[in-house]
Amino acid sequence: MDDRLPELGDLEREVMQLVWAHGPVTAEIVRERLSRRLKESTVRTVLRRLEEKGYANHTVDGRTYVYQAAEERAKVAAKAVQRIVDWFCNGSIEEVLVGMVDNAMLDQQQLRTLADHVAKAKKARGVKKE
Amino acid sequence: MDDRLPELGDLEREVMQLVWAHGPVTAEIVRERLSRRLKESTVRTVLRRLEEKGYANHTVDGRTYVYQAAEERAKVAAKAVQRIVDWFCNGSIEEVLVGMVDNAMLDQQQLRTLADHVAKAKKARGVKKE
DNA sequence: CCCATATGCGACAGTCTGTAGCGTTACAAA
DNA sequence: TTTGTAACGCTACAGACTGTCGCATATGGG
Repeated sequence: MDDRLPELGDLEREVMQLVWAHGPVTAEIVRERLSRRLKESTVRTVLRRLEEKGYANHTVDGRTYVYQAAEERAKVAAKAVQRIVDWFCNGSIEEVLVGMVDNAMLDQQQLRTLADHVAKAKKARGVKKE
Repeated sequence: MDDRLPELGDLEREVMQLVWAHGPVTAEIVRERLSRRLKESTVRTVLRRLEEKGYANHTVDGRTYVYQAAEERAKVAAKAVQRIVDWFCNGSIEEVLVGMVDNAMLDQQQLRTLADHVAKAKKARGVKKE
């Protein structure tokens, strides 16, 4: 259940962004959309590694591999954040949040939205816990 | 203003934890508290790199270097989170938070504390932000 | 049956990290 | 002042991880 996904390099991350953004894609599609102009084999290697690392899956369509994200972007991001929190703050989310607030990383709007979600989650938890 | 601190390896992170936890420390002190038993020169190298990377500072006491964190732990954590958010969510904090909530990464207590801080920050912002 | 094409594998250089040996320098005592 | 000791930085080196490919191979369509 733990599945701590390995970290990604810059290119790998860019590719994952594309996969998340454009849904199921082929190596060729990714290659086209990529900022840097790379050889197809390079793109395929990255895609394969992404799969090895557990970030993506592939299905076969004819003789073409179609890749898609194995986990939602938000979920992966959340885990990454969780890891940060564990590393730096002994799991104390508040500490991180305070830090972000102190650094003015959240604007009024974001704070509002955040408060919203928290309230909703709190209610969901409180009322009926799975 | 950007100062994106480089990422840290496992040992580097452990050392920084000690620096944050035990305030100003010498290489020797760090060495003692460390989980692994390492040579002093190893510890010194790590400390030096930490300083090069901008995570720590040192002052000289006699002929001994005393290291201390260059930035608060919460601040560094916050930046790390910010980076994650930028990478995976186009800067949308909410998306990450939603992800964490969906994954039940926050318990009731944490949600409460979080809500508290958010409320406080919102007020501080709204009224008058210096 | 043969060709074009998509695939995986193996490789290689560059960088980062963990780990440490060593020569140098600076107090402090003799 | 000379010398021993302790703290320092420098350089090194092997082991990952990443970015980038070339190449041999397999497979579907004509």
